[in-house]
Amino acid sequence: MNRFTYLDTPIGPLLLCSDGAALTGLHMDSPSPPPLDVGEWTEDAGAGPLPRAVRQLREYFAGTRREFDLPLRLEGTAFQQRVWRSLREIRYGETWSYGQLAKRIGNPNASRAVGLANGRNPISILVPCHRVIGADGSLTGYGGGLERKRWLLVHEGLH
Amino acid sequence: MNRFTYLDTPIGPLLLCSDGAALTGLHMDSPSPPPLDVGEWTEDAGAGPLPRAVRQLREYFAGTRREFDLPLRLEGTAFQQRVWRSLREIRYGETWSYGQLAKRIGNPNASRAVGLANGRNPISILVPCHRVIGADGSLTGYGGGLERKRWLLVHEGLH
DNA sequence: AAATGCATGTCCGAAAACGGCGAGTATCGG
DNA sequence: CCGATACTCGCCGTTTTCGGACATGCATTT
Repeated sequence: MNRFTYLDTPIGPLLLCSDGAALTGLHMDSPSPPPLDVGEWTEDAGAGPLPRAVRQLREYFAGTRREFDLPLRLEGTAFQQRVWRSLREIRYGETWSYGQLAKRIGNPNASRAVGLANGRNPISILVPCHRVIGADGSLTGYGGGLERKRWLLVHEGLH
Repeated sequence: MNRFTYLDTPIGPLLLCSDGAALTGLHMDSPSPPPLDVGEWTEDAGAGPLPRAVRQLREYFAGTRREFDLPLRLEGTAFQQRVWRSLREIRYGETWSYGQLAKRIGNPNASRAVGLANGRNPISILVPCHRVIGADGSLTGYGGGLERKRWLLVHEGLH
């Protein structure tokens, strides 16, 4: 049922996970086999949405793609869902601050909680959590390391 | 998938629950529909192991059956599993003390914890938690009320 | 300019409370 | 002297509670 594959990119190998119908994860520094509960997962680059995802990601890193068109499945609390949905409204080359995002989802004071939800984003890049930075312009943090965050933003033409 | 039915007995109506293949619950004073998350449960006396369970329970209350032969599915912690498995070794008309049971499962001092696990037994009667009493012979406690515990033990020929 | 305090959602670890007990004393009547 | 009852204290797994830590930002204070 659950399939995964790897993809080499300028920011290192990416691990893509799928439940067969939709993408469920895109991780950077993950342990070799994705979820540690073996037996539930099989490596198979040709299964479900994976081939299309790989193609679109290659185009993104080649600089010929700015938007993704892929089925995603995001599991999380109601609050996290709202945050992640908002993230997908940030366009290529654009950045928001944590506070702006907080305001956008109706909890103006939850900027800090937004940061936390941001860090729990299970599908990096496709859900562009790297496009959220501090109100003063600092990068502040990134699950995959600030280096990668900087690389992605520069790649999208910033700074 | 999940089915349930009711059975009238001398100690009041019993609620039997099944996942389709095995019995998962036998409750006494439960809220009308078994699990409150509606939609997952359907009343159907003819489904899976329920008819056989009803027949065997009728025989038990009629006094013509002393052992059960039914598929059970018990969900709980490792400790609870051990306790419940041991419970099924207590024969009809026999009683153990909480301390004896604790010793039996290898935690001689866990008699009190045994009481707790005992109270969480999801399948009354079939997993005969009523056959465990205090070391001094007192009944001490029962989920369905001490009256029912006394009734069951007397029915099995004790005291 | 730098430091402080507050608001916010979620997870995690520690600590405490809570029982369907039992064994060992103390007390009190017969 | 013997037995029954009451009280205290240790034991143990599970649940609940609580306090902190965070990918922040804004208003106040020093």
